[in-house]
Amino acid sequence: MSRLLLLDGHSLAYRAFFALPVENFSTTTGQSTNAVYGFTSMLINVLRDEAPTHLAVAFDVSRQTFRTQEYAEYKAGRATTPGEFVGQVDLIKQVLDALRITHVEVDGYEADDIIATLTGQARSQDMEVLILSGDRDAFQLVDDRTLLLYPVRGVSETWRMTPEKVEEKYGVRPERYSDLAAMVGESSDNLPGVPGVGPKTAAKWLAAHGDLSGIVSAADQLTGKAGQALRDHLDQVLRNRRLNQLVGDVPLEVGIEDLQARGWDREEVHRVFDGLEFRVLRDRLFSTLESAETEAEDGIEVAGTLLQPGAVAAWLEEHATRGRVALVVDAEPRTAAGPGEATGLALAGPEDAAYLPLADMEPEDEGALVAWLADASRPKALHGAKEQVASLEAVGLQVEGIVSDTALAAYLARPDQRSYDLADLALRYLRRELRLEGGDAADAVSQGELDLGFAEGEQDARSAAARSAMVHARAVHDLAEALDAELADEEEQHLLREVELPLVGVLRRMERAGIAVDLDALETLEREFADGVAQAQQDAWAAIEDDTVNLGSPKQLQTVLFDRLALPKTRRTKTGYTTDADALAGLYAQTEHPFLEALLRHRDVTRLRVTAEGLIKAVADDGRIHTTFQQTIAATGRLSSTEPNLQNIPIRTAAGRRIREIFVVGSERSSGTRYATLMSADYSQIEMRIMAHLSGDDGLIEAFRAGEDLHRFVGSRVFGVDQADVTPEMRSKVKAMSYGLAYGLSAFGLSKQLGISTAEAKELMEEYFERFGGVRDYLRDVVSEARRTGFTETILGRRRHLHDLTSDNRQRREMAERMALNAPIQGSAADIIKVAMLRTEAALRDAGLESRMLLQVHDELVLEVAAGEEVQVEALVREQMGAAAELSVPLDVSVGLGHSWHEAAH
DNA sequence: AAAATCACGTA
DNA sequence: CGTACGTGATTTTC
Repeated sequence: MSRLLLLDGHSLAYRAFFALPVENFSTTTGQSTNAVYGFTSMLINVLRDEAPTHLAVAFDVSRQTFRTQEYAEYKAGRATTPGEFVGQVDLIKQVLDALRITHVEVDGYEADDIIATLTGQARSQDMEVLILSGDRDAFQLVDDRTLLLYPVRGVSETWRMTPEKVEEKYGVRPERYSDLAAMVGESSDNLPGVPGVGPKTAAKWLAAHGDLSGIVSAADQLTGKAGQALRDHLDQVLRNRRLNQLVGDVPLEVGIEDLQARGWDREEVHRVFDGLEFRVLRDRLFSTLESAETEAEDGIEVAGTLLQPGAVAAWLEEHATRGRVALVVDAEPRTAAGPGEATGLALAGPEDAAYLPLADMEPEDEGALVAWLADASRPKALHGAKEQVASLEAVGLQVEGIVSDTALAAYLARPDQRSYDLADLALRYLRRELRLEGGDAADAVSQGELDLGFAEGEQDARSAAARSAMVHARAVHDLAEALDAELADEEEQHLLREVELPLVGVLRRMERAGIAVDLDALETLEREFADGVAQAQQDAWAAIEDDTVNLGSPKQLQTVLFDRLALPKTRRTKTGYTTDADALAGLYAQTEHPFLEALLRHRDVTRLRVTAEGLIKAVADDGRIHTTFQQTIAATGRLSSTEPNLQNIPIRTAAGRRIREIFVVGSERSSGTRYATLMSADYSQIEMRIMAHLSGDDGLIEAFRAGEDLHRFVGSRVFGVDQADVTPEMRSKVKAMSYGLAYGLSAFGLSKQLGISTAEAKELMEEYFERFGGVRDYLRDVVSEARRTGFTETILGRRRHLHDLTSDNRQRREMAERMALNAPIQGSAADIIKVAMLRTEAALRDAGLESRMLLQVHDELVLEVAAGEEVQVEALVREQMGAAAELSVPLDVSVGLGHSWHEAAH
């Protein structure tokens, strides 16, 4: 399907000019480039997002047009074009020439007239049209297959103006927008409106009288002051209307066929960008244009029906009882309070699709839907099931029988991806184009003889949403099959079906439960930290007799530390010298300068304040914090936690642990359950145990089986002394070494961390590997095996592909080697705790207990324990976590109870 | 104005 | 020159 993109060059350049600070964008020769930069940035983004097949940029030639001939004041009164803007339009045209993008300008016409003309031509050839313009006159061009991208706020955010969106914003359909604007006026064109008549009144009149000529005919009947004002300004309104009508037949020297996207001129782009001194933007341009590699073969076709009240049961019976059915939930936007409520449901089986608005269902519809959704024997496929099921739950609908989640499957197939957007997956695995809005979805649906059966007036907005959801459901259905094939490996299928998919429900319930906080204590703590920040800032400023330095600015700190105080230089970063805590502590050790002490204190307490502040903002109305667990982010298989991140709550320092004190057992009774305490259960040294297991190192296995102090044991072997004679210093050295192993630690890194010489660190490592040869062999083999197969594997067969292991670039190759070392260890730990979570929840349920899991922090589970269940739950959690995997060493679990998370820690 | 960078908390 | 994350403030973009 052809898709034409039209840009209004002048309006976008002008917008960019005012959006970006001109003083920050100029070449060494003094040429301002902010408009060029902003325009080019918008162009890159729209090329990336919309992938047009044809494109052109229209420009105004001069201010002299037929409009100024009719009305000399047209667009008058504008501030004179700023001097810095002059010349930038020509530079933009140079960029376009280098990119081989056609630009069009016609004397006597405005850019919008050219756009209107090209839009008309494209529409007559049945192309889709996308217009990027900041001029509201373009609203009149919007229709089912002509979408306007209207910039709002800056240069990156645009509204996708569909006919529905225009109506929502202005109360009239796009074809009537110019009538409305003629009455309301357009200040940017210096077209005055009728006094006292705003969009509301104008829209009301248009609704009553059809269009402007209807209003004019009925002008005598319009009541009130507004009516009189219109009668008084009738000529002006009609003139406005003549002027804001875009010309659809501008004589052009180019035709649509000339606008086909062509390859750009690499050399010329370099030349032009060199002249503009655009470095970062050039990189962005090349990576954007070059990454558009996958070509869609087609759109997605779907045959679907809107299920009328009373038709649900029959449809489900006929289409949703055989094979897997894909489900896409439409929902209100999610809020801090929780997931958005489901408003509709698209379903797609192998053949047919349907859309079901949840609003006006008849009782028998609802009964059939409830039964079908809750029927575990009706297999369902979703994309990102957790959120969608939560939206269904929010309106009381339970879902069982989820056999596929295309986001999770895609994650297991390629866990390194940044996102698992449905459109991206459809393109990658189906070679199908999927678009959220605009014509593609509508087009695809129309090919499927879609009968939506909405009443005329409400047709568009609702049908567009329904069509879009059905296209998505069709994509999910087809993707589920494609990804089944992609995950042919039996272990990975097992991982998906038996671990990741069941975990979705566990995570959803943990998120929904949330963890209670003592908000008063948290707010008190935040104030205390804020006072500490102020004090530290004062002390720091006093130490250098300068109260203008922003202590949060690494750049300013560099000036203070290395120029003014002339302290020794630290490690280099991309832009200067590091001021990180390690480096500052090093400088303090050397100089004992009081500024450094205050600065470090400022850093610490600022961090605590920000953490406390973030938590306060995250407390929901129920007095609890509901994080979101992300299941498809970490390439190793770990979960992550966002909004807020509850996996990085401080614990190492005393002040930090005070934040843990505000996470408490809930005081509210929910459905008769009284929760009595929090419980924290964590695996001891799980990564070292996994290393012992995977490496089969006899010494390490023996240490764990004997249940001895691991680091003491290792220390005695490495240093050749009795365990009783292992000094704290020896112990901490081997401890750092042990932990570092799983990350691919080098002698250099170890020496830095322990503050010893590289030679000494190297010696320590050699001694370590001498005593624990199995570990050395394992670490060597895991990398070479990954190099051979192209991927690493965890104990449950979770794979991570690492192509850089064979890279010519040493830095990339060594990075990949460290990843290869770490991924099986970190990933196996993730496997184990995921299994433990499944087992723990199942065991709690089977035992009829009310206690529940709240958080997972990689090797730790936090539970809320019901009164009287403490002993039973502790035993149960120990049992289930301990039995989550069969390793050659025991899985040791330590458990603590307490009112707060801090007290429960141990 | 938006993207990149730095810094830092956790396992 | 140690893996995996998420967040917030500042700086850079040119």
